[in-house]
Amino acid sequence: MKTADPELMRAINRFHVMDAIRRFGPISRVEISDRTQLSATTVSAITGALLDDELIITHQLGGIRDAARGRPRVMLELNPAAAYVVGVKLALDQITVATTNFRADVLSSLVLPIRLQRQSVTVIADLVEDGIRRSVADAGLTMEQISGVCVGLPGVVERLAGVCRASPIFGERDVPFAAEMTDRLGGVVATIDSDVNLVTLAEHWFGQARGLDDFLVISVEAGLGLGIMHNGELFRGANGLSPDLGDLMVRPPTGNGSTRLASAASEASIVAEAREIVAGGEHEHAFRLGRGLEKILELAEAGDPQILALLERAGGALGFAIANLITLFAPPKVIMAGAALEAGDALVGPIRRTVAELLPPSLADVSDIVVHHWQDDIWARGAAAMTLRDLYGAPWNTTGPVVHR
Amino acid sequence: MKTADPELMRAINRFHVMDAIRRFGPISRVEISDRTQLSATTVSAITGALLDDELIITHQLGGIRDAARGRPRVMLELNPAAAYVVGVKLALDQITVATTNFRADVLSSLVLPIRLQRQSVTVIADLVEDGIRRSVADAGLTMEQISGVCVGLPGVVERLAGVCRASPIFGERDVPFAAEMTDRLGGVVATIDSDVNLVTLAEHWFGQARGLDDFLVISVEAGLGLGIMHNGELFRGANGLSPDLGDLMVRPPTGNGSTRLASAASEASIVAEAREIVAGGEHEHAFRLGRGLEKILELAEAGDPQILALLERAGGALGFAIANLITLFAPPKVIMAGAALEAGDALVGPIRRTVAELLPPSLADVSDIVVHHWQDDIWARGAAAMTLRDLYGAPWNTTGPVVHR
DNA sequence: TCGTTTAATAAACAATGCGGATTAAATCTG
DNA sequence: CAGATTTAATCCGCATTGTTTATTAAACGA
Repeated sequence: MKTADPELMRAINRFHVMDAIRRFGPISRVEISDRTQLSATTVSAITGALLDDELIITHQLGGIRDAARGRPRVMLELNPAAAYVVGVKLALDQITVATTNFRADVLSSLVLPIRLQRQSVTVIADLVEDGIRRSVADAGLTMEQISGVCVGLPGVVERLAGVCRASPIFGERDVPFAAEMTDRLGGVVATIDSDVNLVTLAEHWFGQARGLDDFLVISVEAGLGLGIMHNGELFRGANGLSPDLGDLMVRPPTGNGSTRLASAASEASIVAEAREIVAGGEHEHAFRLGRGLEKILELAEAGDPQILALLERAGGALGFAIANLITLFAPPKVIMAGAALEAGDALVGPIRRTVAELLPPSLADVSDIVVHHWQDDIWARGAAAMTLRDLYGAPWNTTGPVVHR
Repeated sequence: MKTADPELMRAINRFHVMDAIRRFGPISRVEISDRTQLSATTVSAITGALLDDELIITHQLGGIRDAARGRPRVMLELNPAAAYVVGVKLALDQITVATTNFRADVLSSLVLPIRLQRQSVTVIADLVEDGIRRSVADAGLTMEQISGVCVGLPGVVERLAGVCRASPIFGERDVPFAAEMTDRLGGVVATIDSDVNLVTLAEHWFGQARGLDDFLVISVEAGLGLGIMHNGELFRGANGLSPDLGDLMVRPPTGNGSTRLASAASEASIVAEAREIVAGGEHEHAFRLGRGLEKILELAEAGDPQILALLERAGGALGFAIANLITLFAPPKVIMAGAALEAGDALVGPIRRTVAELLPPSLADVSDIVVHHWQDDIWARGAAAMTLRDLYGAPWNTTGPVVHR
């Protein structure tokens, strides 16, 4: 916590005003005053400055007026053109890039379906750079207009340092990918973060967790990700390290050895196991074509007992981990997502059952577990939100300016 | 986060000054200015107010003077008599009560060796009330001089609500114990918290984690407790719920069923298992007398293979949980304590080995695991610290005033 | 057209932190 | 031993901030 001076005071209140406008805009000054508990005068002063800086604009159409009397309220909203940011998501099999405006509206997006697994950092950076430049151009912008870039990727990421400690994407460890990208983009600051953190922020800003200050996000993709919103702030481990759900253990080392959750319930592990099940059979072809997951969902739908048992096992492992997370964090909501969860109840059922079974009675009803089918662009919006938050400037946190050394 | 006004500004800075005096006192105004980055003028103004309020006192002996020139520094320190608080710790087999001054020095303490397990809430409250009144009298004080009481107990505690959601102490759930005690003490506000949270705060203020902003505390007692310090703040789940380490699962529900950590590695479970091992043998007597743990340590020392295997299993389960916690929180330090850990390497060895084995490579070296042998009064000092923190008033957090409804 | 009502701003005020000048209290020096 | 020197602490004036109270702005209704 920093010491307080008038400047910090203003920064805090400006953030609150910005946050109210982002969340509820178009919104009038009086309503901001109501919501933030700031005096009308202060709101006037702050919005005046924000208007001068062109971070917000007036929205002259008063819209619906409750009381038809009196001077009409002037509605304020974020100026979409105040800044533009680029969000990038790296996955094992594709790169997604999107350019958004100051409201996190997606202006242009593109998907590069490229297997990154065996590529060097340089090659990946090349691809990302090209994608960014292309997306920016598609949006009708130049790089000079871009205020920031945020790259989300699976694994353990130390955001403040801009270093990816470990990721299925990179062969190496401790990759200073943020600095790498910043160098390439010529003046545009790039940051990196865990992909789940991006989507967690997106859920908080736009998604199922709007206004919810405590929740968990669990993504089941090629890898497994965990995002934690706690007290309205993204929770990170010490040093800003993002946890990796796949690194959790779901079995003690006694008996038949320990199992990392990633090798029990990730999309990759499920597909690999299913492939063994169907080996030599009529369905093997689909797996060769990389359409294994779809085939699994199809077989589950058809009631294939081996596949159902497989999903049961995976769901059990996931449920085990989720129960422990609920025990630790007691979140009112747990949001799950990932293509594998589309298998109806075949995977989600065992998860819910296991959680219900393993949760201590005192926590039985605290958490609402929901499945959210994400649009592809939610990652990009999350990346945008992450960058925009820096521009808004939440001053009290260590979210502060990112410094590459 | 509250909105900022000059009053909050002052509250924040006053807290920083108080914190510096608490941590480094006796300390001069210039040094406070150095450490807090506040201007000398501001420090002077704030310390002036604190002196007026008699929260701090001057310590005229300048002590060692580095530079023998110039006007000597006036040292400041907390006024021990500024406030008195009582800390209480409830365990299954005893009640510990201690009265401390504003510096968390223990003035008087007493231990009531009573089995609480089968007692009603009313009986327990009676005992606690008597203990408090007695300890206060022993310290030469009256109840009117007591600024606050904090009761620590194992289990899931919702501090802000003052409700114990679940605890081995109480048969019932959702016990509003804070309100119960506040009513009895006639005007003195009582709060409750997880016992591990108290000791975690104590470690932060006085113990092995002074100045460390991220660490975990794991207590192996009758039950298992987990305390989390994150970013210098005690971490609580949503709604201020303390997690309970014993509720973590350490085995998936496949095969031979799931296991709660409490039933694999708590002192109670270890003793119970050992008792079965020695059943009918020469050592059974010790267990009857409630000296089972001592006998276990003795047998482990002597190399009893069955006991060693038992401790190996328990250590494995604990190590499993700790590895997962490190994966989630990446704390630089993990502090463990509890009588069972005194068994030299018989228990700690397996823990360390399991953690090393299960931790992902990227987190292999982040955490330093230490064993701390707590004095009995550290709980009480933690309870005092918890209450004193409210008196100091960290203004930005939800640590705010506790309200019973 | 003028009064009413509500929104937004202006003016006056109080609290705060800060920088520079000033005072306080010790030692050093000749 | 008296004045110079050095360091600590405080005083004074200033800039910034938020709030309260009063004033202006902009609509509608009669």
